[in-house]
Amino acid sequence: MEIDGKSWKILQAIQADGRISLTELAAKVALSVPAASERLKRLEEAGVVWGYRALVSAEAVGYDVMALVGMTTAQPDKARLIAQLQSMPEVLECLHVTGQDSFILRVVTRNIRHLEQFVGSINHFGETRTSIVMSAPIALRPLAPPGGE
Amino acid sequence: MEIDGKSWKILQAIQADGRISLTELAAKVALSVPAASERLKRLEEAGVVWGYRALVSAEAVGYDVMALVGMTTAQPDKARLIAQLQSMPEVLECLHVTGQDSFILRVVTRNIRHLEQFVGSINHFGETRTSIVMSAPIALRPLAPPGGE
DNA sequence: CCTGAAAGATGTCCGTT
DNA sequence: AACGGACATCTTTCAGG
Repeated sequence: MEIDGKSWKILQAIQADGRISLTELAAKVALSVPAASERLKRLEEAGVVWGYRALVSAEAVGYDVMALVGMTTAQPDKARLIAQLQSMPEVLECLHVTGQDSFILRVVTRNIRHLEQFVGSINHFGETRTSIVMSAPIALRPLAPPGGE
Repeated sequence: MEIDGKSWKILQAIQADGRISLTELAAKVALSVPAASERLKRLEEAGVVWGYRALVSAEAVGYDVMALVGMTTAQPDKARLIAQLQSMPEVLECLHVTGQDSFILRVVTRNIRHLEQFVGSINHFGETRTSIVMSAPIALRPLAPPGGE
C-alpha cells in the first residue's frame, strides 16, 4: 500500500491522539470529513493501523518497577517458555531477537522483591540479564515517514 | 489513587480498544453512560490514563527492520546523546537502565543497510550491542491489575 | 476521489435519587 | 456516587460533481 502525504498526516494525528474525532482529523489534514474517514478506514483495513490503545501508567496502578530481561534459552525450551510467559501478566512484551539473547522481555512488577521472584520463576529456562528501567528519556514515539527512499 | 474493580474494567476495556464509545464502555462495566464517563475522566485527570495512541505497523509503512540497541555511554556524554536521539525519527524509545548498558533504544529502519548507518551515526558515544527483532511472541500487552497485594 | 447535506448515533450537561 | 432525560455534537451514509 502506498501512503501519500495526507495519509501520513492522518497517521501522525491518530498516533498523537487516538481518540481524535473525524471532524478534528479532517481539519488537521485539510480534507472533508468523509474523505478523511475513508482514508482512515482504508488504512485500518490494510493493516497499517492495527489497533488503538489507551496508555495506562504502570506506576499509577501499582507497578513501581519496570525492567528489561534478556534470556539465553536453548531451542527446545523456547515454546514452553513462551507459553509460560503468556500466562504471566507481568510480561508486557516478549521479543525474539538475534544476538546473545534469545528473548528480551519487558516486565513490570510491584517492587524489587516481586521482580526477584519473577526472575526466579523463569530462570530455569536459561540465563537472564535484568536491566531495571530508571527513566524513559524517549517514551513510545509515534512512527514518522521513512523519508529518504 | 485507588482503583476499584469497575475502574479496572474500564482500564482493560480502553486498553483493548482505545476508540471504544462511552456507550459500549458503560455496558461492559454495568454502569450508566455518565457514570462511566466520569470515572474515565477521573482516571485521565489523575494521570492513570496518560494518552491514546493508534498503533501503526512499522512494516506496513516501510520500516522492515526493528532492533534493540544497547549502549554503554560515559556520564558526561549522556545529555548530548539523548538530544541527538530525540532528533532521529528511527528511535521509537530510549530507556535509561541499570546494568551493563546505560541506554537501550528501540529503533526502526528501512533495511539492514539503514540500520548499519544508524548505528554508525551514534557509536562514537560508546559501544553498542544490536539485537534485531525477528518476531514478537508477545506484543504490547495491556496492563492487568497487580493483584496479590 | 472529493464535496455537502441529512439521518442516526454518541457525548455532555442537567436535575434527581 | 449513580441514574435518566434533553440538547449539542459527531459519525455515517447518500447524492452529486
